[in-house]
Order: sequence, then C-alpha cells, then structure tokens
Amino acid sequence: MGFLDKVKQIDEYAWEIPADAREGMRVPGIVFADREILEKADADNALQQVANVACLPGIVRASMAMPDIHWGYGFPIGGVAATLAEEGVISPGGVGYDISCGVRLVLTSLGWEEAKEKLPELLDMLNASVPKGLGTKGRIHLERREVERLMADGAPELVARGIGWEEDLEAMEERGRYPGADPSKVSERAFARGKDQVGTLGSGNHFLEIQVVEETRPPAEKLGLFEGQLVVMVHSGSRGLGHQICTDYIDVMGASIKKYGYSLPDRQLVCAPVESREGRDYLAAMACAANFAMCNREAITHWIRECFEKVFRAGARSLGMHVLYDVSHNLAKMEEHVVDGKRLTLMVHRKGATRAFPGSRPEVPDKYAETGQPVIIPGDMGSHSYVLVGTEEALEKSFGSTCHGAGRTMSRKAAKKQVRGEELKRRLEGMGILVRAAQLSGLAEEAPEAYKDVRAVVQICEGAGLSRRVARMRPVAVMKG
DNA sequence: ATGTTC
Repeated sequence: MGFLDKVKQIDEYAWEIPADAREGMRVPGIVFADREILEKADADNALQQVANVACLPGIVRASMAMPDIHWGYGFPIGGVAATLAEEGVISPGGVGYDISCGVRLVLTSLGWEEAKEKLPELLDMLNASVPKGLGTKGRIHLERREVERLMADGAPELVARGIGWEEDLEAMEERGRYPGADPSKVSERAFARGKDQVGTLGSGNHFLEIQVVEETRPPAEKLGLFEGQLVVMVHSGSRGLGHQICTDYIDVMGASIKKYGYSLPDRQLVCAPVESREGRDYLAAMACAANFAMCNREAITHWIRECFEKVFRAGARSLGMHVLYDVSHNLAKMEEHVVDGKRLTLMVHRKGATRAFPGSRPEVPDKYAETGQPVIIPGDMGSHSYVLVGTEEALEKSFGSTCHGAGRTMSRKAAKKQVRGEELKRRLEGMGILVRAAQLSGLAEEAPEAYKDVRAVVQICEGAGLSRRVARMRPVAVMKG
C-alpha cells in the first residue's frame, strides 16, 4: 500500500508510477484504470507489484497493468512486461502458474429462438462429455511418446489424429504450435500430472458457457457474429502440467539467481536471462505447456461439436461451428516492437493480459487482416462476455495488449465465506442461466460479487484505445469444475 | 490456477 500518492494521472485512463517511486525501478509503471480500480489495486498491493516488476533487468518502456489488475504471485495479474530478448530476463511469475490459460469462442449458425428448447438437453450432454473439476482425468489416453508429440507439435498433431478441424489452426495463435517446445525440459512429475488431462476443463474460474450474442457493432459481421446467435465459450489452461512446470522453474531460477547477481525487490520475481541455460529451458518447457493448453481447448471443442451434432441432428460444419479465435492470456512471447523509434526484439510477458494485435501484424491470420485480431473476454458467471478486436493504438501503448477478463476483487477464501453455492445456483437460475457445477463450493468461489464489473474493465480498455468492442454476449448456460 | 502446504 501507499503508492497512490506517488501516482500521476497521464490521461483519462492511464496512470504513471514514476521510476523514482521505489528504489531499483528501471522504468516507470503504467496502469490503465479509472480512479476506483486504481485505489483497489493499491489496497491490494498490486500497485507495489507493478513497481517491483519495473526493477526487472532488461525491462523496456514501462511495467504495465490492465484494468483487471489484482495481486498475483510476484507479478500482478493483468500485468504486461517486455524485456530485451538479448540482455533481459524471463520470469515464470510473469507468465503465471496456469501457463497458456486461455479462452476460445466456438460459433454456430443457430439462433437462440430456434435453439432454446434444446438447451437443457444440450447442457446435460456437454456436462457428461467434457470432464471437469480438480484432478480430473480426460477421455484421451495416450502413450508417453504421444503426449510428447502433442507437447512438441501442438494442435496440428491433435488434428492429424482426427480431433478438431484443420481450419481451427488458422484461428489459433501460432497456428496451434508454439515454437521451441522441447519435452525433454519437462520434469517427470509435470509429465505425470498432465498426461491424462488433455481435453479436461479443470476447476476454479475455468468454464464452458453457452451464450447468446446480444449486441454487435462492425466488424462483427466480418467475424461471423450476429445478434441472437448461439455461441460457446471455453476457458481452460494447461492444468497440472503447466502448474508443475511453473513450480519446477521457479525452483531452478531460485537456485541460479545468485549466479546472475540480480537484486530483486521480491523473491517471487525470480528470473534468468532469456539467453541462459535456465531461461532457455524454461521457455522450452513453457512452450510444451502452451501447446498442451491449445490441444486441451481443441479436444474440448471436438466434444462440443459432437454434442451439438447429436442434439441438433446435423453436422457440426452445417451448424457453422467454426472457431472464431483461441487466445492465451498467460504467456511470454518473443515479439518485435518499436520502442522510442527503435525496432526491438522483446520477450513480452502477459499474465492475465491478452494479445490484441491490429491486422497489420504478421502474427494475425490473413482472414483477420482487415478486422484486427479477435480478443475473447470472459465475464464472470452472472454477467456478459465480450469479443473485442486489437488496435494499432494497443501496439503503441501496451505492446499490443488488453485485459483478460473482469479480474477478481475478492479472494477465493473470502468468496467462499460470503457466498453459498446452493444459493448462487438458485440465483443464477432465477436469472435464466442454467448451471452444472462439479462442486457447489467451487461455484461460490467464482460468484459474480467476487469480481470487478467486466463492463467497466472493457470500457476502460476501449477508452484507452487498447481494443475495440465488437460483440457482447449473455450467458444462458454455464458448466464449471 | 493447482493431485487446493512435496
């Protein structure tokens, strides 16, 4: 606490923590927020974390945070930090425990009016088809070598096995294959935790939701979105695999920190040079988790399509079940950016922040060259979700990044104490939202009141120019671990 | 987020 008096307002939605706010800061902090969010972030010690991250070796321009900022391990959730690829560091805490946690949106050509009668049947079938909850095993059983291939080669390998469609790859970052993955850098323990978890939802804030598109604006039509449309949102990550990889490399880098002579304000910021044995090994393992997470969401998509085919008695292709896009909001990526007029190769850490590139970037699929990259923003259970698109302004202001969701405002523990799962389920059903939860206590942790207002978060991102709203969806059915 | 304190 106590950073608020040092913060300077830059414009309506941007605040600067000057580089002299604490010892060791190499760059300022920039937080995209309104006053209310800023004050909460300070009370949460998250502003302090923004300032801490500004001390990382090789960080450029600023340590940033999106309006869904809240306290996290070392780095704030909602944080963006770019370090020089040659002289800077990579830090597992800047990616997070759930490596490549992300969201995808599966479209349909169905209108809500024609589909709503089938909703309970559909939800029950999805509930029976997609494994969920803590410690869950999946339906795909693979030999060790096969899992290694998924980690090394990503979603194309899964598609080659008949799970998912070839065209889905165009709707995934890196075409479903994060480069540089090396399964030999993944520990046996990480391997053991992840190997049976391909195609599982998980728990916590991970969910599968059926939603109805409520309001659209251009270029919605170009993205295949229309008002009244039934869509499916999937939020999941790399499960036990990513968690263990993060744990392993926090240990590895904790042991090597002295060797590199870094003095950091928080032990949780452990890191190693991008160009070091430890840094390269982490990135090779992180890439495995990224590929695993994309395969996870792709396998879940496969079962979603199967359920729709059974319930609507039509092929998934004729039901228009294309993937709009699959975003990862916990990842570090090597990207080129212009900083102070110089083109630099940077390691961009996004932790609870989403890449939001304009169509001009080579990373964006050709089909989105005109519209910009779709960004999928889940709200909390009782509220809306959004489709945004990336902007040129985001590239200039935030290394092409925007928010990732509403952001917690209450700890899981506090939410559990305050909300009863049974009551919440009834409340949501009273709002016309069907609920299937593996555990009612898990539902309570994710209660709407434990989150910020996603509308405000998205509005700030748009107001700051970091992305533009294209569609708003309301949930009609939610499935949680 | 997470075989929820190996």
